[in-house]
Amino acid sequence: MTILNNKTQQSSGRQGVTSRKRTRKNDPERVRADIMRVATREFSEKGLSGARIDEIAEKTQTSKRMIYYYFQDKETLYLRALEQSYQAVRHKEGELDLDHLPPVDALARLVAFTFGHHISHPDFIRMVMIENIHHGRYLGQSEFIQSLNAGAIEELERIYRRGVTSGDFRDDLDPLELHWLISALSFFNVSNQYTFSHIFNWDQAAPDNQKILQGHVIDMVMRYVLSREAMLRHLDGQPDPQA
Amino acid sequence: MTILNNKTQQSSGRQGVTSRKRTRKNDPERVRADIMRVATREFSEKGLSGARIDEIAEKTQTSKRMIYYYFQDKETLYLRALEQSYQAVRHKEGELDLDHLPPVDALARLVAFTFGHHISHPDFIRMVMIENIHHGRYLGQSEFIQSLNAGAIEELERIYRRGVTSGDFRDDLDPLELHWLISALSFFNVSNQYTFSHIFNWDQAAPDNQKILQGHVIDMVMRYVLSREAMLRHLDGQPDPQA
DNA sequence: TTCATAATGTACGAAATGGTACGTATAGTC
DNA sequence: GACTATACGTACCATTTCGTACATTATGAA
Repeated sequence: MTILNNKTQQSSGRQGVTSRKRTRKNDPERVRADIMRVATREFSEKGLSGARIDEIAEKTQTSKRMIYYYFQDKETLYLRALEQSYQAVRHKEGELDLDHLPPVDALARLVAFTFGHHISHPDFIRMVMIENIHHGRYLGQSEFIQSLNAGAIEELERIYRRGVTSGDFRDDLDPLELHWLISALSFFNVSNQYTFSHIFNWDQAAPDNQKILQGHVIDMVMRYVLSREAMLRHLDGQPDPQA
Repeated sequence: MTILNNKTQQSSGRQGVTSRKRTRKNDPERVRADIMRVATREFSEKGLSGARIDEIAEKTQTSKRMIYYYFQDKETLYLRALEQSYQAVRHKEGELDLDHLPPVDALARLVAFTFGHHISHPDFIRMVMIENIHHGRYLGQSEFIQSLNAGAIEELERIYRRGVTSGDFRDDLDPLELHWLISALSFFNVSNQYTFSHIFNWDQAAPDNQKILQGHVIDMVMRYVLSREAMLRHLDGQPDPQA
C-alpha cells in the first residue's frame, strides 16, 4: 500500500511559467470545450462502445472526474459530441451566395459544394454512420439537432423553385427527395471509401478519382433535374442562354 | 469456496426428448454454423467493440469455450462474420437473366434489383458500415472477400457494353464508376435511413417513400447513361424501338 | 472577511469482459 | 477393445472500464 502523496509541489510543469505553486485556475468553458474536442474525436474514430472514457480523459488537459461533472455519463457525452458534430458542419444560409446565380449554375455549385463539404468533414460522416448503427436512438433525443437541420434544404428549395420558374428545371421533383439524392452520393463517397477501394482495388480517395466522381455526381444531378429544353442545351454543350 | 459439482444428470433439457442421459453429440459443422449465425447478428447489430463474446455464447447452443476453439479471438470471429456477410449477399451471375433483355431494360432492371437487394440485407449493410468505421482494416486481411467481389460488376459491364454497341448508351462512362453511383444510392437508402428520417421528419422507410426513391434512383441512372438519342426517346416517353 | 457554491483532483470500487486452465467425452482407426 | 486426435464443458482469472466517494480549491456575493 505505498501511496505516494505528492500533492503539493507536484506541478504539471506546463502552463505556469512564473508561478511554481499549484495555483489552479477555474475555467469551465475551456475545460468543457477541451473535453468535447477530445470526446468528439474519440467517438467518431471508435464509436460509442469503442471509445474509452479513460482514454478521453488522458488526452484531455483535465481529469476523468470533470467528464462526469459536466456530462453525466458516457452516453450523454456521446450525445453532446454528436450534437457538436452536426453543429460544426452546418453552414450558414447564403454563405455560398448562390441566389444571384442562374438556377443551373447555382445548383451545380451547390452540388459541388455539398460533395466537397462532406469530404472536408470525415469525422462528421463517421459520427452519422455510428449514429445510424445505433438506429438513430440518440439523435432522436436531441431536439437541438432537429431544429438545426430543419432549414438545411431551404437553399436547395430556393434554387429549385427558381429553376422551375425559369424553365430550366422540370417541375415534378420534390426538393427533399432531390436533397436525398445529392446527400446519398456525397455521403457514400466518404463513408464507404475504404471498402469500395479495397474490393475493387481502386484508390477512390486519390485526388484524380475524387475529381472524376465529383464530376459524375454533379452531372448526374443536373441531368436529372434539367427540363427537356435545358437538357438539350446541356447535351449539345451549349451555354446557358441566361448567362 | 462452494462449488456445485452437478456434472452428471445436468441436462439442458432441450435437444434430447428420448435420451435423458447426457449423450453429447459431436457436430463440428453445426456448432461452427451456430456460432457464426449468432456472431454475425451480434456484430452487425452492435459493432466489433459493442458485441460481447459472453452474450454471443449465451445465444448459442454451445459455450464460450467453443468460440475460442474454432475462432482464435474476437477479431477473428468478427472477420469470419464479415466474410460470411459478403458471401451471403453475393448473388450468382446470370441469376437475373438480363442478357436476353434490351440494354435499356436490362440496366433498369439491374438497378431496381440492386436497390431492392440492399433493402433485403440490412445486416450486410451494417457490417459494411462497421467495417468502414474500422477503416476497412479487416476486409484488407481477407483475400476471400476480394476474390468474391472481383466479378461483382461483370454483369453491369456486359449490359453497358451492349448498350454502347446498340447506341442506347453513351460511350464515355466507366462501368466501375457507374457501379459506384448505383451502389451509393442503394447503400445510402439503407445505411442512413434513421438519421435522414429523423432530421427531416420523413418516414423514409415507409413503402410509399421507398417506391418513390427507387423510382428516382432508377430514372436518375438511366438519364445519366442514355445516349442523346435514347434520352430524347426517354424524355418523350416513347418506347424503346427495339422492344 | 465570510461564506456559499461551483470547479477540480485523487484514489478507489464493482462489474463487465476477453481469454484460458483443466478436465471429460466422442469417434474414428488399428 | 485400446488408443488418439478432435470436440466439448466448467470454472476461473486478469484486466479493463464505467463510475463514484471524498477531499480540496477557486470565485463571486454579502
